[in-house]
Amino acid sequence: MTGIPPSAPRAPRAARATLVDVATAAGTSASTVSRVLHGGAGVTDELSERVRRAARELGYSVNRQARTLRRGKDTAIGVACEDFTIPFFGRIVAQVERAAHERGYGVVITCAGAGRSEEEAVEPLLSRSVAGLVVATGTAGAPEGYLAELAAELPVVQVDAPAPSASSDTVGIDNEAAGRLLTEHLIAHGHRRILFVGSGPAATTVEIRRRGYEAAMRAAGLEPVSTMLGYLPSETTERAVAVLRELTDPGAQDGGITAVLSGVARVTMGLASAMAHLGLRDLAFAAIDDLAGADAFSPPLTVLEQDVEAIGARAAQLLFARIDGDRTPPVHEQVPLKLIVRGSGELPPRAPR
Amino acid sequence: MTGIPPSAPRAPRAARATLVDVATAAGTSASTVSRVLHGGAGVTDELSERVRRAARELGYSVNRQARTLRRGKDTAIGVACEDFTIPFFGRIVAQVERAAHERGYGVVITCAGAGRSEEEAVEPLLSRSVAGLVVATGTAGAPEGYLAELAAELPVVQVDAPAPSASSDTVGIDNEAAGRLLTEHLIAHGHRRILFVGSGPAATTVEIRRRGYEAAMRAAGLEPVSTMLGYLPSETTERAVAVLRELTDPGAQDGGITAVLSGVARVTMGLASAMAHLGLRDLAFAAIDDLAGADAFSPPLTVLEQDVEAIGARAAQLLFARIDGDRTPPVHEQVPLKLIVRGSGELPPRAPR
DNA sequence: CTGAAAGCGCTTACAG
DNA sequence: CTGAAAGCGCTTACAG
Repeated sequence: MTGIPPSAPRAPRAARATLVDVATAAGTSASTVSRVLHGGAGVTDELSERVRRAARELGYSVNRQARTLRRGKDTAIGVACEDFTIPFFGRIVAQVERAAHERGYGVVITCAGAGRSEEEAVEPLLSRSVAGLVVATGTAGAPEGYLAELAAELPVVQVDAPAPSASSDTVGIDNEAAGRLLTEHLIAHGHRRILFVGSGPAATTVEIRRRGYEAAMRAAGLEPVSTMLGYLPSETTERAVAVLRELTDPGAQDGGITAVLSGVARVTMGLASAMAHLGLRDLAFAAIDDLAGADAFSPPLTVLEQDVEAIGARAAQLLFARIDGDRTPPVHEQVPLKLIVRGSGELPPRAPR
Repeated sequence: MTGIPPSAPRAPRAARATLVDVATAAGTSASTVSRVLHGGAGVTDELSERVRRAARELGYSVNRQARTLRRGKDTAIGVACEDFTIPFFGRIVAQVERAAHERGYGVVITCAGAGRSEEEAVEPLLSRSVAGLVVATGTAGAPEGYLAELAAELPVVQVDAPAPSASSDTVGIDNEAAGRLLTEHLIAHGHRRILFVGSGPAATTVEIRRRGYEAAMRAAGLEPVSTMLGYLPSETTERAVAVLRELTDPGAQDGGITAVLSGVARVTMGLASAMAHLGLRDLAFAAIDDLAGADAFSPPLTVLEQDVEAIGARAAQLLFARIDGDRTPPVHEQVPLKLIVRGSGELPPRAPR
């Protein structure tokens, strides 16, 4: 037994080959190597070949820091998300990462939720000179906010933004329509007392969905009733239980609801747990945003699904177009919504109260 | 109406202040500014204050590329995950990001699944000189593999690794015990025909859980039966329906199973959907890994939960210890498991067949 | 306590 | 077609 473990972690790192190493090995200059490795315009085939071989043999790959320092712009983009534990954001990240990888770009992430300000979240990305930013914070997009200022300086694409921005591209769904359509669906199936559930006032996107719900309710001559469960997953279920216990009681103020409309995936889960806990098997349940496993819920969950992959892919596409120099005015795109009616067909029809 | 939109995206970026700008403004040299901004050992209070004020006024923040180029090591770490759309990985990422942010480190991500080789996934991180790597690929850790080689060069912590590594720290659960414990739980409740469901042979971690299942079955004199549903979410449910339809048929070969044990979250969802679809309400259902919303499933899901947040936080902690110079031999930590029996109490007891 | 100078690895005009 | 040289912004011995 020796005092030195066979392979202790973090042995001195084998030095990476540099451009000069390659140049020396190929018997030429760094300038030429650099040219060859960038499309090689105007270099002899023979020399070019020698350089390539040397690079291969030395396992050369560019040092991005040096390149970025010289060029002023990193081949990396930043992604700011509200919360990576929510699948919506993971799906966005996955798509953006794929697009970036295809183009040889790195992806630096930062979390913009958890009481961190947008500025605090984004600074680390800026100090790395990222070439652009995908922002998916759910609360962003205040016209006068930090992001607008930032977007004047480098390409920014907002995902799930509450409103079209004057300074950056946005991709998302029509949140107002989402709230309206799902509400109309429930009304068409005979529901008259429908509860809208959101997370909190800071979730601007969800609040817009609520406006759609309220418009649809009023258009049908019905009284909107809504509640908010907050942002903390740990508290959501508990609060949902209390709310549902009260509002499903026919005797209570605003009571006797027959359908629940969840405005965002984050609260859908808590509602589902609460309904299972309370055994509310014939309360109709509909939600904006799909949820993995929702078809196994009891009661089954009807959803207005957004194509998150399409949103993520499109956001990346727009960002890279801007990075490549596109300076046309900002675009604001909405992806289509898809109503998925789950369970044994339709929501259980209920007599109007 | 003018031809130029009021705020076209990507206006020429306002130049960031440099160290020299700060030095000039403060009437001193770059060396001094650098010293002040790094703890300021041995600089006059007065000069130090002047520098700080200048830095503040110019909105100075360090250019990481330049720093990294000079120092040779980035203040960033890399995270390689199998699939960001799976909440497990999102939760790991969130914890690692938090720890990194606290230390002023950036987080560069890369996806190692989707047919991308580990090498291809990790190269972009290496070319950015990351200071260390958290690897959570579920299939990693082959002793002779690329990762082992990599770990000899820079700190690597493996999450959810199938086996202790000689060259890097690992954090995860005891997969063999997980399979065994949950199986014993089902056996204790009277089940004798229990099906284990995995994803595929490449998911080494899941295969180890299966070994635990088989050991427990054999120890009880029972015959193990297992199946694999593959890696594609789109196909999982369909395959689960076919498998369950056959194996719950008392007449079939290996048929008449009374309990299903899911080896990994990725297939749990498909199984839940299939069971809902087939109306298999009294099939007992247990899974390794918890799943959001699982308490709303029908039938409810008993799970052996791993503390993913603890795993992520610990992985980050170990990584930064290595980055800070810790060269003690690799550690292999296991976080505790927690059995959560869901539903109206226990799994439905069944008569042995 | 402070500053001038070198150099990290690369790209890019500029000469030749 | 090729190379020498400058310089991106920073840190760090090295002088003073």
